[in-house]
Amino acid sequence: MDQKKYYITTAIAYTSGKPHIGNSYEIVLADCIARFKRKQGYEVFFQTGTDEHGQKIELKAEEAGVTPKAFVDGVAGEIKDICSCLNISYDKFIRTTDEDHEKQVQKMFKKFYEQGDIYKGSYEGLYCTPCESFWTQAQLVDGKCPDCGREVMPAKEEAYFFKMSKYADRLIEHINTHPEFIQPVSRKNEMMNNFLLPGLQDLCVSRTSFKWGIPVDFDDKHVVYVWLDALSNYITGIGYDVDGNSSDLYKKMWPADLHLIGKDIVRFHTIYWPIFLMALGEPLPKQVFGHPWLLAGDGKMSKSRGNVIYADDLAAFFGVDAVRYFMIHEMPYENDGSITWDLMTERVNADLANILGNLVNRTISMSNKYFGGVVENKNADEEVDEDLKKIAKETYAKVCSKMDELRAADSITEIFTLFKRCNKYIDETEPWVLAKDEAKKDRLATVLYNLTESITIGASLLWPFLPATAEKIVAQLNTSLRAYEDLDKFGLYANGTKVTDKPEILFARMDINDVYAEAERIAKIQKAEAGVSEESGDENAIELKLKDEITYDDFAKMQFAVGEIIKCEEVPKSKKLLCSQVKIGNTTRQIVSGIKQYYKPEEMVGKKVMVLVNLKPATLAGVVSEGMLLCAEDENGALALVTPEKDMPSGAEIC
RNA sequence: GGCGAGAUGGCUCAACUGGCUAGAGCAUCCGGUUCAUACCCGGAAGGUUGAGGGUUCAAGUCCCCCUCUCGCUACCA
Repeated sequence: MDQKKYYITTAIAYTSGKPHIGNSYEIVLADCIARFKRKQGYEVFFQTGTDEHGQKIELKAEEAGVTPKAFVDGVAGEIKDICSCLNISYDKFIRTTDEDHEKQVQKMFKKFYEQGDIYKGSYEGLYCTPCESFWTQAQLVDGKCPDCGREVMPAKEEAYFFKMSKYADRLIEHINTHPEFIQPVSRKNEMMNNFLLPGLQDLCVSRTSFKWGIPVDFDDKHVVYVWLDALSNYITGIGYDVDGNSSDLYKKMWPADLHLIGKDIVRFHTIYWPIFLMALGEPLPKQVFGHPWLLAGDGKMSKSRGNVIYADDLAAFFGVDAVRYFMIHEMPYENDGSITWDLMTERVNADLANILGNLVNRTISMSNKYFGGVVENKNADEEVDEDLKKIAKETYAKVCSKMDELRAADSITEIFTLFKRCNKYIDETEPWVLAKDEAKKDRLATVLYNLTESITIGASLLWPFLPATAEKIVAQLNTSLRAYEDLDKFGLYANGTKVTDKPEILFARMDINDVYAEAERIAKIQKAEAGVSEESGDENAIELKLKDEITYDDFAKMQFAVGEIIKCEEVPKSKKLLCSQVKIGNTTRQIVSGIKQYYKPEEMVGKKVMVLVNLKPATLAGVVSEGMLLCAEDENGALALVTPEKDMPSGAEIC
């Protein structure tokens, strides 16, 4: 009988920079699934890789002063390092700069063109040369560029388009008849409501504005749109050939069983990718899962804030399996998860050190203490054993059902339920009491056997998630990981086995102060790096203290306009204030400003300034002020009025 | 603006098609225990389930409305 196959992919990582922990999460989840499926007896193919083309990379390389290829070689190397650091068991690491990939993408593009799915057209619109942007009639403001207000000209840029609409109905039909295709389902609704049902636009699938991409071989002004390039990796990586000479691997593995991707790119994977496949005449992947994000606790990560968390930094400090555990455990199914140094520490201490590590340690210690390390079932059973055995035997089925739904966090929780049950069992049986009574020696041996067996089962289940830890546990118990088809059996641990006499600590408890010190250390390094690249040599650079983030609505409450100062005088009895009459369109306002030290009244007259016009009027030194003149202020308090860069009429709104 | 999701004890979340005193983990407090990594086990406290109205024998769960948060999208800074 043919072995069941399972083809799983992650999104390929964009090589514009080293991925932070939020980007690394996906591959750990994929790795757990892949390992679990292998244990279940599937022939698994697990592919990941890097997406290496595009304008952004071209620019980054230019900044770095290297060729795009050299640049992506560097980042791809970093990504591979992170994979090996995290113990990722991928079968193939594809790069979109691989020669065979590029060749197939070119062939696909040509095939699409020849069969009429791609046509040559043009971006047509109104072009603003200084802004390098196309606008539609509706976007124009007073017939001019909405960005700069200058004249726009009708213009055309040649491009290739893919006829999405041709396949839209088939795709809608597929999605409706395959409810499992897009997961979680909330994503399915978004795709249907926003794109498919309103009618799919044709997709522009070539670019002429940059060079770092796969050239269209029959029209080398163009490079292939990065998404068509990137998505194809799922088939080119396993040997797809447009001309029908696909590899055996491809024939066996395609369609993919699961594309694991971030929720931000669901659209590309559930609309464009299936349509490309339809155009190729290939079957669609069985499932696309758009997972949520793992975010740094309080918001965005940035190097200048020193709060970027990288998987390899964490692994170096907490250990690889602790990081894997955290990522899997903390990752919810539909909502974003968060990671902080505190949460990480809590998980390591509470779950890994206390519940699991301590359990293994105390069990082995007792075997050594009471029986010289020899574990033997004397069959002195008691009723209290039944519940432990029942849970040990049932856990596999529970984990399977959670994993079938891709609920890795729940799976790992089920495994820990077994470990917790073991701890309770120790309390119920009180081995240290049994040890005092020679007549209860057999019972004591049986209790320790039951514990050792349960831990072996638990460790075997844990392997896909924490492979190194699972292997350490069974090594200490001097046994091997259990085959998954035997996980519903209890009592396979070989009688008379001698466990290690020196149990190694699996996870050391972390001191929160040490953790903070490490976080501080990393933050310093990051800030230094960010500082060097942005403000090299400028020690006097002002450090901008960021206020709380506001929404656009907050901003929109403020109204600014250009005002012309038509009259200005000193405010009597004040040291700092000038009182200006400011013409704003067809009105004139009186505005008091604390700028006397920097501007003379006569200098002020005639200036066009930026005014906050809807500020609540206030009385300063007995004079009413109906707005605020905006100024830049340096660290010494020196002020400079903000004026429009070009001459603008008074009353022009600033937005 | 359009579509959608959500608001549950200090924190993170659960509760299938409405049905028994709204559950679990972490944190807190109390008790037990000592084999073990000051660990483990047990117990307690803590929620008028965002506000208001309605349907029902019965509503966290359904309907209406309000407030707020989030996602996708459009548009705009």
